[in-house]
Amino acid sequence: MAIDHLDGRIIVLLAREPRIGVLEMSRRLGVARGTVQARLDRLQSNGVIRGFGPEVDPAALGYPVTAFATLQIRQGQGADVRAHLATVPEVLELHTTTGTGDMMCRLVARSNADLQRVIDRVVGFDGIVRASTAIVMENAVPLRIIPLVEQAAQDRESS
Amino acid sequence: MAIDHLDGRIIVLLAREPRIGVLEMSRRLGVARGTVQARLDRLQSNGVIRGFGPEVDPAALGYPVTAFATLQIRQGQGADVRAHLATVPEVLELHTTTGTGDMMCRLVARSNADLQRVIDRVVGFDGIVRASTAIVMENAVPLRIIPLVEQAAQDRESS
DNA sequence: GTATCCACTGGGCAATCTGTTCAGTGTTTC
DNA sequence: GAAACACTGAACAGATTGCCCAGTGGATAC
Repeated sequence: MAIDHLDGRIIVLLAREPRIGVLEMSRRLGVARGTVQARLDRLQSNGVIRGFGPEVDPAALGYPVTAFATLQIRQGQGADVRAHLATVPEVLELHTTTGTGDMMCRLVARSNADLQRVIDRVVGFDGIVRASTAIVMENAVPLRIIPLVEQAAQDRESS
Repeated sequence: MAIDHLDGRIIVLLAREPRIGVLEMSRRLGVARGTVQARLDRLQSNGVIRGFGPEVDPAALGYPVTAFATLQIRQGQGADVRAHLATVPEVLELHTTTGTGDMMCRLVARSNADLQRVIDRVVGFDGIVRASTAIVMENAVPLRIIPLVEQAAQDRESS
């Protein structure tokens, strides 16, 4: 579960240049190919690395508008709402949360006008009492993992 | 920018089985290898596919707690706050938004107690007036892109 | 002290895949 | 018609993968 320095370097290297193979990695890292292979296998079976799926940019697909919606759910309707939202393609992720809202989801839309359609579809469901939406203007820090991996590798070092 | 049905099938196939190569894809899709290769090159230069970085699970790294924080920023301090948050490894992404808050970020922490430390570090900066945090209990719909890709491919078909 | 386990090294092997090029074909556009 | 474009099917050398092996060094257990 904890990762060491070499694991960290493997993940960071892979994040920076995803297309390089095991052989090239072993050259860059100065270790044997079998070692990199074994580490990678372990990281994947550990679940640290979930996969290598393509990162698709919704904007390039024609969905340049992103928004976060906080939803309030009618008591006991949680499961139904989850199932409903799972059927909406523009809902990219959904979390149940503590705090003022009960759920929080990430939406994309083709335009600000289209966002209205998406929100209508999202909230057009009986179990949802209220939705409050924040439109994303700028993605100041895109989803990243490298700093956290380096942190985790550091922590492991000093222990 | 718009993708057709074949593009959609390539992306979906790649998302489901990331490790398969161009050759195997061409076999599965029933098209020539050169075609798949050309489509993939185009999708990448279009920016539709950003890359193939490893998907790292913060929970498996020892950060099982996720939270969303809505931040209110002192006027004119936006750039400084962005720079500050970029230095915090536990900040996985950051958006500037419309609505009640000025920014919204995704945080992870080692525990609920550790989340306090992270939040203190996040808000321990002059430009941040107030932070309101929602802890994620369940990730009902993990970040996904396949339904949107299929939608986008559909839209292209019917046009 | 000695045996055992474990991770890593460095090497080798056949099978496979990649990057690239080529000519040929069908479709669309002007 | 001519040109442009995307796709097919094939070929090639070069590189990579998955797999195996023996040897080494450190840590742990007895």
